[in-house]
Amino acid sequence: MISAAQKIDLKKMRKSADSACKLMKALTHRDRLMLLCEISQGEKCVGELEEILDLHQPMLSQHLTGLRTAKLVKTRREGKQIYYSLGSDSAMAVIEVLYQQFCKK
Amino acid sequence: MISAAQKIDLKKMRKSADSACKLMKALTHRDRLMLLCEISQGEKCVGELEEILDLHQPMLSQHLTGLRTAKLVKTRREGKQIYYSLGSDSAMAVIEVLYQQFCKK
DNA sequence: ATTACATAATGTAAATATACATAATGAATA
DNA sequence: TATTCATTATGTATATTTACATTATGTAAT
Repeated sequence: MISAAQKIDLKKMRKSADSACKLMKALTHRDRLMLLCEISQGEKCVGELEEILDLHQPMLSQHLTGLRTAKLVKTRREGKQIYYSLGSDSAMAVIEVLYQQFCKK
Repeated sequence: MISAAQKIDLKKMRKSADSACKLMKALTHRDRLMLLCEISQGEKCVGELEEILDLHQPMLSQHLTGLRTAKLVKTRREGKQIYYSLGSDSAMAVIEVLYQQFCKK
């Protein structure tokens, strides 16, 4: 059964639809989604992410660049490493819903 | 400030990541997102959606086919019209979060 | 036959994934 | 300062996928 829909102001939604779609787009790739999940649990440097996600560095870097551009992640340099952490409440909120919907049923 | 992350079981997330990505993908298009928002407020037939969203019929039909395949919408025929309504709790949950995040700040 | 909707076929443009090479930055040391 | 190494970023090329428009055909209901 489908849950009762909340009242949505469609005019407002039309204005925000493009922004919302951009966030959705950032999450359409398995690796990016997992990347955000990983750093939602604590900041990690590129090398760690490379290992955890089993990605080649250029591919990972490209995903990270996309996430930086979309302002979904924050970075902090510490010596040689650059540490990534979550930089967006919206992204966190969506991830939590996905977790709720897909992992707790 | 980023909200405190809930504890996410990354193993579970890895298993569900592809399903979650599919849902994200369905929402990456402005027209599809708005389409789901529209019918979340009550079922509508194709003609109504065509007018509301200002889409050519084949394009709209293509989007609807995608949403049907992804089981995000339900259909009901009444005479000549086919009425669409929301068919997925997960989609509704994500839309509500997007509304919360992008329209209520 | 007409209306409402779906499906199929075709072409084009844009986005994405992937692999690979090269460049830039920072840290440590001489 | 200059050198060297590790880390990260950028650029190029290609294959694949995706989006979209257009036109045509199919189907179900009236």
